[in-house]
Amino acid sequence: MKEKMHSGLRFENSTLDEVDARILTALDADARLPTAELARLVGLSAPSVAERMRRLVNEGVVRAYTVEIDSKALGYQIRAMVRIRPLPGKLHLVERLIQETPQFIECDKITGDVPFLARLVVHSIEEMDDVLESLSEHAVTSTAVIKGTSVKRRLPPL
Amino acid sequence: MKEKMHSGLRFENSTLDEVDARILTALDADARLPTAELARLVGLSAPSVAERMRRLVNEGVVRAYTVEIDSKALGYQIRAMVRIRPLPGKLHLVERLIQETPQFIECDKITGDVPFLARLVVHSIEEMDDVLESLSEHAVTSTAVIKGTSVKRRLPPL
DNA sequence: GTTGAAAATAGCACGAA
DNA sequence: TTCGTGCTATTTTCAAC
Repeated sequence: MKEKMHSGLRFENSTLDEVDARILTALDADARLPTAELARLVGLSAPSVAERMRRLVNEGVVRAYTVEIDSKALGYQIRAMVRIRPLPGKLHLVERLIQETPQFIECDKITGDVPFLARLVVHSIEEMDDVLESLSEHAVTSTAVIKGTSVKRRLPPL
Repeated sequence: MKEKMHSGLRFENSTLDEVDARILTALDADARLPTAELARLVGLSAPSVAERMRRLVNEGVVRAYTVEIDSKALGYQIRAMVRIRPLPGKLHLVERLIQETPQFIECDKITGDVPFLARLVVHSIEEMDDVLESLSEHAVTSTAVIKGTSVKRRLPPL
């Protein structure tokens, strides 16, 4: 517990300096960059960079090093955003159903009259219909097929 | 150009076997796993695994090795999904505005009466208002604040 | 934050199934 | 083709500063 409990608003302790920002930017582009190469990029020694990376993970800034998959390349021809409004009393049941349906690869709980917004990947219209059908008894859904991407996932401003 | 131009429907060439699936699953959990350790996990030699990783990248299955950032840890207290409907004739202008607003860290083009669905991160309500205000002249927006996550980003079924 | 030495790893050529 | 082995260069890690 080395948080500074000073005056007022303080929500996180991560004061990213320029070097951290450059490390994160580089890792965002290629998370498998060798630490040694990262070190050359930012002009520090490898142990320093390794230490910073550990710090960023411990602080929770870096939640994970992961892989970005192209679902189309796996045969999932269709991606869609599905808004899901459970029928009265079925909120938790529906949430469980979403979680247990692997074609939902992401689902946020949101404010407003529609509690869930989920990302769906399917091989075909038929599969999409199957998935939505499996919810139809417990929820009203509204589906928007993804036609393309305007902004590819990117880092927030650092 | 070694694509097989055979008969009909063929959208991808990636026939993932069990080993590929396990490699992807492991890399999804930690993209910085050393190839040698991955090799031990899947029971192959390191060069074989390295070769498979190259293949997965070349086939487009792996779009990138990247980093998952916790925007809250960076001080972005609020995340929201924003549905954006440009006013007549302003579709391209609005798309450009979205792209040039770094607080939009993701934006899909979708079917339906609302062309854009964007993910927004901001430090405060005031900042959120600023961003939405900057669009208000050219588009109608509808914002749902993200209260939590039901399904964390995960791999599609392999 | 740096340096330097030891251990682990990555990349490459080559041969085997 | 796909995988394994042996080699060398590079990287990682840990210590001491």
